[in-house]
Amino acid sequence: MAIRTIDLNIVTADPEPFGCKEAGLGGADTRQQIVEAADRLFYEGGFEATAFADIAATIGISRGNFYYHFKTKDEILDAVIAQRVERTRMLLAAWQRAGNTPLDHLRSFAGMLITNRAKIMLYGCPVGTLSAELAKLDHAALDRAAGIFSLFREWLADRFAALGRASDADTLAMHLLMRSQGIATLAAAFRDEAFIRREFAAINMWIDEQLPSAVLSEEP
Amino acid sequence: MAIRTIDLNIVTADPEPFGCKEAGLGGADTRQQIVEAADRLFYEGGFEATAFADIAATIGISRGNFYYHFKTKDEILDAVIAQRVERTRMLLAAWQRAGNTPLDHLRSFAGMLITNRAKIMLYGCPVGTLSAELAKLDHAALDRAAGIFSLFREWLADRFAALGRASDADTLAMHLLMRSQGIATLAAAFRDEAFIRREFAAINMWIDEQLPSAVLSEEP
DNA sequence: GACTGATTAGGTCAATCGTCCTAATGGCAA
DNA sequence: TTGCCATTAGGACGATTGACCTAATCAGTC
Repeated sequence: MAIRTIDLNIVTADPEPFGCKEAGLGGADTRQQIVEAADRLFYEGGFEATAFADIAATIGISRGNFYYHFKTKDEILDAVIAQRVERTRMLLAAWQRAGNTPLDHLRSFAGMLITNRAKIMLYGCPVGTLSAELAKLDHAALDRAAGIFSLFREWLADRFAALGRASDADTLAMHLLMRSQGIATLAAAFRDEAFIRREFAAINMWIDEQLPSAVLSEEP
Repeated sequence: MAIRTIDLNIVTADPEPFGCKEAGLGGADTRQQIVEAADRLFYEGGFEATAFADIAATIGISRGNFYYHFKTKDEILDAVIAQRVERTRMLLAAWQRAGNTPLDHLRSFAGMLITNRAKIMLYGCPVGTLSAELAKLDHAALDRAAGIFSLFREWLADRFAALGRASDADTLAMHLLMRSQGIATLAAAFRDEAFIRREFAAINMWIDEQLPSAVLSEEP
């Protein structure tokens, strides 16, 4: 999986969405800086393990300033998830524009494993690890975090449907998501890049096998 | 994956390994109680999120008592991992005794997904989620936690080798581990039992396909 | 019954957590 | 300049953390 931050910055809209004073660091900008830093720190260090002080030190503001922009830590988490949702939407849209066929699109998804392999080996998948942590904390935001999975799930299912596999599109989508999650987890545990590349190749082979024309033994 | 605690208690040796006073609650027993409670709480709530007070409250001892048995929290973590390692060894040995063929053994591994599905949907896989957390914390115990993965990895590779797939045994073992991890992660995120059962069936199909006799297009 | 060593309870410690308050800052409008 | 409003810095708060110390308790031995 691995929605990336850096990569997605390219996809993301201009850094000044709506009017903001002029000489940087207006309120909206600081808020965005907080979300940006929290996004990265939540990914690299975990949600609970990341303290306000860590975020403040990263962007160089005082701890007390947080309360003006966010009342609680959960509000920051919500903002981070909302940003990831938005960037995931844009990433999926970009993949869909860039590729000509559903097959291309599926390969773009798998390509994340290679593109983000360095971060994956260190921190796993941002979506998977956040969901896992929130599940253990019994946190109400788990549903929202899992919603990012759903974006991929539904988009992948659409791609499989466009490929002529409408009847089991969701099953195939979940299978692909499952593989990306398993790869990310083991890659992080073993810090094994060769494993990522090997399973990346296996995923692409599996995708090819899902082409209706390649399915020989399906309906007798 | 999911090394279970309750299930493994059956496999585990007697609760009084070496001589201990007589009327319960001698020192060694308290230590074991701490490890037992920590194992469960680390799994259900995460390592960092679990406080000494939580463990103490679970087994009904005072907080100050910890220092006699463990100097630091990391020592408790080490003891928990060591216990999981030992129980994993015994679980693998039990599987090997129970099954007649390597195929049976591989199916025992996959069966964990069904046996532990309830806990997996709530907390994911104990090994995978602990490794993910320790990776983010940059904790030195990550290697030891990943060592539990290695136990499964090497045992599975042996099974594949016994099945006549010696040349790619480790690759197959990692693929099987990868699937179990992906299934656990998504099952926890979506709380979806049907997904577990579907992918469990797919894993068993995949295992069958790895039988050399079933491989038709391998060496031309 | 006194002694001994293992075990435990209770409390203290500084550090850190998220939260919250208040005064200072700075740009803009009148 | 004056005042206004958004923004920020800095600190204080109560709670909780892991770590640590000490006195009480216990069983078994002499």
